[in-house]
Amino acid sequence: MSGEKFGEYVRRARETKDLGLREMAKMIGVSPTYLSKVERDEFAPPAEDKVKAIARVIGCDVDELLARAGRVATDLSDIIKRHPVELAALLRTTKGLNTEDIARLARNAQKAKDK
Amino acid sequence: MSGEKFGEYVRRARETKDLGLREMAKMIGVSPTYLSKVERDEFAPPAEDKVKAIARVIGCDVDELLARAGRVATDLSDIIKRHPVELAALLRTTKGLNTEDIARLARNAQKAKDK
DNA sequence: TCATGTGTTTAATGTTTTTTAAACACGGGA
DNA sequence: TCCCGTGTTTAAAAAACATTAAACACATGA
Repeated sequence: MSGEKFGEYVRRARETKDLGLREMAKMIGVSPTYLSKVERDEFAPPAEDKVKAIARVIGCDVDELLARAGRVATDLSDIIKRHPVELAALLRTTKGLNTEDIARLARNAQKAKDK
Repeated sequence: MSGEKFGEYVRRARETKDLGLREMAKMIGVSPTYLSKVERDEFAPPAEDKVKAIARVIGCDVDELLARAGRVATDLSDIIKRHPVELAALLRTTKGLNTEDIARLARNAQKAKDK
């Protein structure tokens, strides 16, 4: 499932979109220098807001790109902080589950909510 | 549900345990100066490992104290990173739910796993 | 009184993370 | 050739986060 690094992934996506480095750098609000290094994984992935901006530009899922950047969206952290014990238990339980099982859980949660 | 700040909470817990500031500082591996400021919320809560050490000393739930410190345990972030899209959906769905509903979900997850 | 134990104040410093400006290198047209 | 657009290198530093040493103040029991 794509062991591709953050930088390579972004570069590929950008090139696919036929976007120039400088152009994209301006769109996401960083210097070309910085984006260059990030795309070659010479610098660590940027801060959350920049990663989000990149996701919007290249049109990929924000949470997925954040994950690739080694981060978790702040709104998710905030959700966890409201019920840390229960959500920690829930998350740790999902550790062994596969993607489909987790998707199913999400659906159940939605049902519980509709109740 | 305890709008108590991190610092006040820790101080209360420490005093309840009849632990001295210096003594506890040594146990968790920080200077007394630092602990003093943290307990009076003059400094932000410490890094994750220190928070964990504090939780062990005062005997409270680690995830709960981390939440109070405005953090989420690294192992949880790591779990999310493996299935960012699905877990983001799951977590956002729990946003409106109460503690009991979430506890129920955690139980369902355990079942799914046992399958 | 004065040593001792407790927490606090003052005044920074260390560390990690995130990010930049300026100059360079190279390939393809005009 | 020489310009122009592309990405890269060099050399830092701004910003955010985490933490400390030393000296102080106050209460208490010897």
